[in-house]
Amino acid sequence: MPDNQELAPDTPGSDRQEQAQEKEQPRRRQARGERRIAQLLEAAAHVFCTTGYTAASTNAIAREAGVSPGTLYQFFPNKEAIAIELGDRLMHRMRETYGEALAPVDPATPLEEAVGAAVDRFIAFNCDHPVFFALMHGPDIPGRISEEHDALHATLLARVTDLLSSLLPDTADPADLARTAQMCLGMYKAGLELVLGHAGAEREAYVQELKNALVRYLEPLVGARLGTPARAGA
Amino acid sequence: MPDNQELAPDTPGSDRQEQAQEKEQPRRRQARGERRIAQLLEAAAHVFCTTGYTAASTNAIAREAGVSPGTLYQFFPNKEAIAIELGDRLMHRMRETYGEALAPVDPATPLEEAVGAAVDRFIAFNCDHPVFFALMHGPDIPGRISEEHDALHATLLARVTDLLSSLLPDTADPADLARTAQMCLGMYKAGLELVLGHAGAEREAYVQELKNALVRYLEPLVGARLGTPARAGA
DNA sequence: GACAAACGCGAGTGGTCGCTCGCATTCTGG
DNA sequence: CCAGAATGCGAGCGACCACTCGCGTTTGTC
Repeated sequence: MPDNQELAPDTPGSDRQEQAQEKEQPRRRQARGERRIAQLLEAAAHVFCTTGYTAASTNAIAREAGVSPGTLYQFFPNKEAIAIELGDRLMHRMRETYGEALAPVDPATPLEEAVGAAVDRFIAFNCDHPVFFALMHGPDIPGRISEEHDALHATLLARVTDLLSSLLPDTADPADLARTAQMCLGMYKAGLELVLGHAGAEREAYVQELKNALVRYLEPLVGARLGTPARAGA
Repeated sequence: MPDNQELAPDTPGSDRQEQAQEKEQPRRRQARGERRIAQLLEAAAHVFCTTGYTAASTNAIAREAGVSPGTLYQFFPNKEAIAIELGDRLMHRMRETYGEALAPVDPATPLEEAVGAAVDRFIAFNCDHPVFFALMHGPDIPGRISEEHDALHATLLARVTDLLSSLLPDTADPADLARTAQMCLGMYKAGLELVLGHAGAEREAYVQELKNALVRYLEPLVGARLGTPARAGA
């Protein structure tokens, strides 16, 4: 509920001019400007969270940040760019913090442990940054962000697929594996929505329920492997 | 205006319940008007499906229906009313067609059969009426429709809960049961999204995958009961 | 056929929103 | 210290949208 996401300005003291793909010059920023940008992004996160992307007005974001509309457009070319930048920073933060959450593919890890760790990490991230969920689930979001969403989805899908193929190395059909990965992601999404919709002990219970669902779904697929006899109760 | 006179135009082929729920006078409609309403709702369904509710403009709906904006407002007081009426008709249709999909609670039914039947029926409905999904999942939808969404969700939740409690009659905690029902609905929603996103054989495969996930999730909970040994392969 | 009401139209209205522009203020390099 | 850039402001512009209004057309009823 509390969006306590302070967004660090990326690597202060280093300017990047190698953006040759954009014909725009890398606009010199003062420390004040970087602060304003962070302030605006925080405000945008709050507004996006409460009203969604399309319903959020740039004036509202500026008001929330305590600046004028003109100031907002000093730092962002348009409304979409705000969401893009916000999404980029969140993605970057996620990668650097929980990037390897899905990576460990030690085949000796019991299923419950692997699933539990991955779920815990991602749930934690989404609880800390509720905007992420809002940005990635809005069906009203225009082109560019949608691309990012697709990219993220593809990335996660690949990770899950890798993790799954390491857990069940002798699976027959890669198409089946792809569907299983899709289903896992979908189940995670559904569970995340339930988790975010509750708090305290109830939230914990839903986290456990999500883990149960995933483990039970995957359990029969790892039947070839030995071990993993435990079954978590609620 | 004069008070309501005899309000029984023939209205061929359809009952009228709208005069009872509207406290306003029930605007006498001609057959032409009813046709226009159906036409407009069909157009609205198409536009809502492709662009979402908020992004859909009433002018676009009118254009899609081949009428003028003024004509649209001859039959609907505002944009929201269009979605409301559309939602009402869909809900009514769903109830009368698949209302008992979740109802049968014969404890002798094997789990796979119960889950499979329920999933098949609801998947079929959602495939026939994609607007339903669009209307019920838009986070951008204003108050009234959101209430309907909540009502539907609560109804489905109650049905699922009933069905579950009939399948596992000796479950300990009703809170656990509620969470399980929520999780089932969430899994169904996630699976539905995957199903709608594919076609042909791939769609069928996802339907099967959804059934597998639900069955495996619920299987350990019905362990007290005997039978249900089969396991469907993909 | 006459009358009223339902239907149909499409330019127009008020309001919101994304975004701009001119100008004032603060910072920074030389 | 001073030119020039970065920052900051907020009224306002154009576009779009939900919705209206006046008027002409069709339909049901007597």
